[in-house]
Amino acid sequence: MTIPVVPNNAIHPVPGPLYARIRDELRVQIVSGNYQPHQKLPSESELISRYEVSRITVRQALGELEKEGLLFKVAGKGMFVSKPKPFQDLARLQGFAEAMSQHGYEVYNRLVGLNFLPVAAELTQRLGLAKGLPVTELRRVRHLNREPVSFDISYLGSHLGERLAKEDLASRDMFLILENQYGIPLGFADLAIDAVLADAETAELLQIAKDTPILRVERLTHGRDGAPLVLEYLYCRTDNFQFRLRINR
Amino acid sequence: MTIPVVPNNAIHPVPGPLYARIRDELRVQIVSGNYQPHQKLPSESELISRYEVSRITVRQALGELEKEGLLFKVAGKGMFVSKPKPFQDLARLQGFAEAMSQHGYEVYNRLVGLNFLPVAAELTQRLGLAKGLPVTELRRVRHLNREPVSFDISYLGSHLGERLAKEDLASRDMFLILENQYGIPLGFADLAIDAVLADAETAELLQIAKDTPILRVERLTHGRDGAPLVLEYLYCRTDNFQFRLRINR
DNA sequence: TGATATAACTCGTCATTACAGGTTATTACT
DNA sequence: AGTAATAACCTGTAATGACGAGTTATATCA
Repeated sequence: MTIPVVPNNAIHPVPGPLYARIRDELRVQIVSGNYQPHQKLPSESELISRYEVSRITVRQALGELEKEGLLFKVAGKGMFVSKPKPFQDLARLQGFAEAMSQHGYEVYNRLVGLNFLPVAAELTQRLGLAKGLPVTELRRVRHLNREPVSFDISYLGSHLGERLAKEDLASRDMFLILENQYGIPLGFADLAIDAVLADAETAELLQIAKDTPILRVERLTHGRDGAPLVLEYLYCRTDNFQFRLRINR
Repeated sequence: MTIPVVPNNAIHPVPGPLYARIRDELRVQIVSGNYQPHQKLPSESELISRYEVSRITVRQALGELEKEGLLFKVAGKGMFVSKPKPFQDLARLQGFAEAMSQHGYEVYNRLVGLNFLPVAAELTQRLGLAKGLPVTELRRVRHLNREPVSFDISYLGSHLGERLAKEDLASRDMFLILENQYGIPLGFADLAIDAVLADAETAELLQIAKDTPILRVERLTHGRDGAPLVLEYLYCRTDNFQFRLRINR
């Protein structure tokens, strides 16, 4: 365009750049299942005429979706939905909701249990609490695109647990609440990972068969001062979800 | 270029696309420390005249380096070398033997298979090899204190595989051989973790019951230049071995 | 009908041009 | 000298045009 003063989308006051709008619209179509895995996506030229933009613009949108892992291209054939397992980067200390919503997935958590344990010797010790202090137990089932992916049991000192119990844990990330709302900076987490069979309760919550192999992650998250904050056991399906991490030498 | 028949690099018969050459040259400069962290990199226009290419080409090279995390850009200011890794922590990239012998455990590996695969389309692609190049498959059972803990299937380009096949893999760590003997510095590894049931073969090798839940770790190890070196699938017992790591915010 | 050549598509790569918006150094004015 | 305008950078976004190589459907010929 040499004298385009008014872009095509002038009528719709779209906030960001064009390629971002195309990227976001396509991502919604993909993660919502509007395009099925391995289904062929509209070709570049079709998107060009559909959105009335240049090829460079659709390619930028497509490129970002490709590096997000939502689609793959085959030269000469076309582009296809790659429904790779959604994954969480274990090397980043971030909560599930925080990680997934960055990738445009729909996340919600169902609270299936909330208990105050007056006496829990081993837990108080691991959480670095004075002996005899109460511990709060949080049981949540986490959903991605309406499918359950993990059953999390979290333990924290009741001074935090009672406050958290009042929060909207269904859609908000616990770590973000701790950090931004309560002003507790996070430091590091120690993880231990193994594989177990789903027991009857877990299997039902995750909607899988009993004795399906699942990941068990023990995660002890510490504040920046090094004090333990939350001890969690995450029981994760591995058919629709993956943990990934990158480590450096 | 309207009538460019002969591209600028006609004298040097560079194999791949222009942007790949620029990307690779810049990456070497960065990882070799030629540019220090937070140091300003040459601007786009400078790279344009240095390599005599168009802006779109240098931006493609730069974009890939940015998504690799080697540099970051600031609109209006320039590009800078990023300080390496938010995940420099206890999760180090080390081989099994290297890690365990540091802790005083007795380690040995049993080679249970060694195959040269002339055709393995997906593997060559993941390993970044030219199509049609052969791949070596290494199957080992790793023991800790005379007990099997993991069954590892490793794939590497046969240029490395044929050399390694002659080495003493029973007691020496593969990554140490690569690094110290072959002079191939290691960079990082990408891991993906899930849980599966032991099949008959794996169960026998690991001396566990069939259908015991085990960890499956996919590990793609890269050299310091970012090129993939080894793709491995580690099937780990979780009753006598645990995957532990510490991550920082 | 069957094999083959061609046309029509696909994505990959690259050059050129243009403008917007941020940052910084220079210049000019008070 | 101090401040404000400006010029000279920087990256971000976008349009247009071109050619290549791979794939697929079509049309043509034997």
